[in-house]
Amino acid sequence: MPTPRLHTEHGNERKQQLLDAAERLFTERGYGATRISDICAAAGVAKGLFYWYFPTKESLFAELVRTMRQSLRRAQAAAMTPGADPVTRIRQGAEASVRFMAEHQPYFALLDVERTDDALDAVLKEGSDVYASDVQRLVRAAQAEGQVADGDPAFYAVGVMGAVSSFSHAHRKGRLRMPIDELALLVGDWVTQALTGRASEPTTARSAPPG
Amino acid sequence: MPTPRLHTEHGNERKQQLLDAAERLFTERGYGATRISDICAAAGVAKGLFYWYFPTKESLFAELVRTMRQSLRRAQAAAMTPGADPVTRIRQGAEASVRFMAEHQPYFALLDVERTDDALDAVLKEGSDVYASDVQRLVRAAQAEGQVADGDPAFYAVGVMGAVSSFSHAHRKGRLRMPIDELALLVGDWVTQALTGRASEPTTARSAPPG
Amino acid sequence: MPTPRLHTEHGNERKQQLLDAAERLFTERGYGATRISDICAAAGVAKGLFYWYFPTKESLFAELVRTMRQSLRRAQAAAMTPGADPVTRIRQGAEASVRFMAEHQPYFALLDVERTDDALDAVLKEGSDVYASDVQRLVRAAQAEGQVADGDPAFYAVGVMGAVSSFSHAHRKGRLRMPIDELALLVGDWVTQALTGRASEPTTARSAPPG
Amino acid sequence: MPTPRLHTEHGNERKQQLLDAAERLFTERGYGATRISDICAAAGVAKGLFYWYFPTKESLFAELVRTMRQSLRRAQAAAMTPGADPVTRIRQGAEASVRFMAEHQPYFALLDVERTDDALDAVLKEGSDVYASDVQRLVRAAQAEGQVADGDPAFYAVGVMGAVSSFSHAHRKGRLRMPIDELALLVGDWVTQALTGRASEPTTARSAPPG
DNA sequence: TATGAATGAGTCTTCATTCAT
DNA sequence: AATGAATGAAGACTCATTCAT
Repeated sequence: MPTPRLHTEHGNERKQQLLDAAERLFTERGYGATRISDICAAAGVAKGLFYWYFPTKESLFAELVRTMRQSLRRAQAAAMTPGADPVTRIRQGAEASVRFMAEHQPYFALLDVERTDDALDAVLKEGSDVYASDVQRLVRAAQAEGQVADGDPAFYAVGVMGAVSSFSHAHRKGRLRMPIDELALLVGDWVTQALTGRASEPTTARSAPPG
Repeated sequence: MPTPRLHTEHGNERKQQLLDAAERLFTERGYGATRISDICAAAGVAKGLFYWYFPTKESLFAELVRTMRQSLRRAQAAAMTPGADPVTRIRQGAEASVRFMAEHQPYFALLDVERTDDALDAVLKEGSDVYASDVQRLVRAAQAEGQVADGDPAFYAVGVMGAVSSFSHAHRKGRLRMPIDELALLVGDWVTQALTGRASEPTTARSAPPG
Repeated sequence: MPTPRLHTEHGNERKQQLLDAAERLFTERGYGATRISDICAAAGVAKGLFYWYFPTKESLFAELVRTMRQSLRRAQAAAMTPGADPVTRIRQGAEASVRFMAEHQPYFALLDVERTDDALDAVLKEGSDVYASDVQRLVRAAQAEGQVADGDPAFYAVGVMGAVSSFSHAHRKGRLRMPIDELALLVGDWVTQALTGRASEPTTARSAPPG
Repeated sequence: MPTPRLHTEHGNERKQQLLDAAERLFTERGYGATRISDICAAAGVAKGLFYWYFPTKESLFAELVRTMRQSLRRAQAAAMTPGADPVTRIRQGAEASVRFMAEHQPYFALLDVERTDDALDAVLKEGSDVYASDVQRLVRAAQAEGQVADGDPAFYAVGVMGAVSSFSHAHRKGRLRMPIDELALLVGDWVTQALTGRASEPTTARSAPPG
């Protein structure tokens, strides 16, 4: 009963304040180490108010994840040239993902939650499935054109998504010191080559031509 | 300071019982969700005994991770043919890693711990660095022979390790339904192709020739 | 950090309930033997609420000690006639202390805490120093007037305070069966005589004249 | 059943080792803060052996207290000149007590245990009663001779014992910086004067004659 | 809407004591 | 006598969640 969740202008602002505060704290200290009271303090509201906007801590997390994922998908979609061939589009999506993740590091903090918490894991999985099926569709198209070897498209999807996420993660943790644009191109290369066995033209101009 | 110091054989057995129980529970429910009392109950000992063998929950975790990592490294080392060319060796290591991870799923549970705690994070990082430098060395050798394009070896190392871990993770989570041997080969292909742009001969005989 | 900060009047009442309950229990069973849960039960609140008002058990103790000490000092100050000669004032202070302690037996329970913990010890010492310097000042004045023999004023201060506390303690423990008013006068005599070698006029009328 | 407490030579040595270790640790950290395992470690024996010699931690404490008290009584007895007048003998006993306590500081650590623990308090009280009755007897004799004013002898006994213990305690805690011999004389003065209202000849030669 | 207060199950950890050998 | 291992009852403290106002 405690959460009628009204939607006046002001109400939405308040909710957003909580989301923002949570995003920042999750990024800084992780989900588990962030207390609801911390979030409220950071948002400048009383602890009790939290439950007016969110039924549980987990639900705020889920909302945060969903929001970011939508942005990510938009970024991916915007990067993929409509008519282009499938592999190029996969590459474009991967590059855009890397860039997005570098700019929205919070996204990672979210992904870093303990993956063994079933409920949280479900929230996380929920979205990657969407992207996964995108990639799978493109892989299938590429296979039809002979660009990618036969094999379970799911396998290739995992490879692409895993690469994006591994490289981004390493970059975030400081294990990969290079400009994000360079990283994006290299990841594009890596993915393309892994998929097709051939180097491909990068999506955007390389600062220094490979020549 | 409970003065652990194992004295008898029996003491070591007990310690192992606790480690085993913990490994199982960490795998099933995750590190955070596993209580010390659960571990003791599973091992069939009183709660207080835990502290005879380990000063903290964290220390048991660290010991578990180190042990598994040693096994993983042994598996990798055993798989890499001494005289073989660098890329082949990388591939061999990757395949062995995939196999190892499939057999020792608990390893993942450990890696899935939320990286919030600095101490745990250090334990976790500690080992991946070892493997990373291995791979980097091999990449450098491969670059010297012209098999791998120039570029930061760290980048390639991240790519290899990320692939191993992404594919293994997906397999564990049931998103990749195929025999582990097939998966290992495919990962080998993926990595090789990503590194060199060329398909390579698999390490072990393929069950069904790609024909 | 549970963010105590009392806001409402009601909050202060609750805090006082906890202080009262703790005072009683500390008196009855001692600091070490009193559990936080006991205090909460006695105050009729849930265990968790304790930490809303006090960060630790120790901090409640410190607050209790400081409060009582302020009362004691007030009692002492009120008893000392402003213009009177130093020895008389010391005597007056001692008598007032004895009376205060008899009425506020809890004060003893607090002082009986084992002086092991540095933090607690500091809290305890903190206040006796104030009174000690009071007495020392008066002793110095008395020495200037030739009423008290020369010698380290600190010595006399210890003597006075020790007497007050020893007699009070014995009274509390039932080893001294007499009305508190009589005890106060006797302690006044004892202290005066020890300081000056002469009997003095008591501060207040003696019930039965010594005649 | 676990404590037949045999008494071979060796057995007694072992027991003494434990007592010595405990005495030292109680002095350093207090009773409550000393663990049985600490005592055993300090004595160089296994924890289990403790219970061969003592049924409980408390019983060791009691034994320690009793032993020290016997020494104290011996020191007091030795200091009191057999034929001397009562007040002199009280003074002699007080001086000897102060000296003893300075040399055997552990005694204090024992007295510092939380006085609200009934069992420990009983152990402590047990002995002071003996001394108290000694002093009371002497006070009565002094009253008979007109040296001490009429009044409850118990009151005076408390005064004497309290003085000894307060001054000794202050000295131990560093609040009274003076040679122990000087302190003993001053305490003798203090007590004598408090009892009789007259200064008395000190028991031992004063370094600097009072002039 | 908003707040401060209240709840209580859950967690790690300590330590005197006991036991098997 | 002696040891190392084992026990388990406590106890302090955390924190998501609920409630009265």
